[in-house]
Amino acid sequence: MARAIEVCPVEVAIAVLGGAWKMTAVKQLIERTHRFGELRRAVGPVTPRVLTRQLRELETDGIVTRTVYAEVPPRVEYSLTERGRTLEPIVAALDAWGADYLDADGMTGRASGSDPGAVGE
Amino acid sequence: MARAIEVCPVEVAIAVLGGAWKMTAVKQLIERTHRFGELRRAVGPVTPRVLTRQLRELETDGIVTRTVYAEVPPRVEYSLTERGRTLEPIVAALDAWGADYLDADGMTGRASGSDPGAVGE
DNA sequence: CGGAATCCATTTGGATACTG
DNA sequence: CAGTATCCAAATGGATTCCG
Repeated sequence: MARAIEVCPVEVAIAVLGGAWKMTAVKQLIERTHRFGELRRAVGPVTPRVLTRQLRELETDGIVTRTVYAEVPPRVEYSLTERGRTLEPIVAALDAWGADYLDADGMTGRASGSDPGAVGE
Repeated sequence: MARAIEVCPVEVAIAVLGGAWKMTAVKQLIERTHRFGELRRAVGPVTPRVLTRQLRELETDGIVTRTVYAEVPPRVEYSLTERGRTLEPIVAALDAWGADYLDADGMTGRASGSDPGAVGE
């Protein structure tokens, strides 16, 4: 969607946040720092390979920080950057909108399932 | 990203809004109803095939309405539904965040280009 | 005018197995 | 523990051409 990015700022936001599990990861990191395996369990049934890539992209985009501790067993912690923190209200809004969307679900039948969770819980 | 959707509401929002040009189209429709060609020009260098698909998906998801006028030459108008209207603040927030992201650009080098446009302009 | 049809390249997410 | 390597399937975006 490179072409769209050069035309409209909203597409930039979507480009940065639009991956599978990305927003869920950010949502978890809003609450507190997580280490990899911990974050993985919190996010859902995501494979390590995929989660790693999402996190690396978020890191590249300046949303999360990756801290490696030279210990054994290895420990890697992920946390939000200042820029990542600016996503808080957006994540909350999207989360609420998504929940409402699922809730009001009387529609054509995309999306189903439920999760009453909210950001500030 | 079907798996993620069943776990977290924010992913639902991303799933609905995450296509190329989708948010840009919604952003245009917030201001007023557009007919196809008009919307196409307003959105950017998008091919009819792609824009049509994006709009159909938004229609399926209850975000936009497609009205066909039995005239010649044919006229098709797109507008936001009530549910689509609830995206206004989110679009505005994403737009502002994206613009700020581009603006503060001291980053690694994804996204470049500019567009000072905002929703309420 | 507003698409639909066809075809194609890339990107994306995922399963599985292995490693420092 | 926190990945990486390899391979794969599906979805996504796009170019081009044609139609009612």
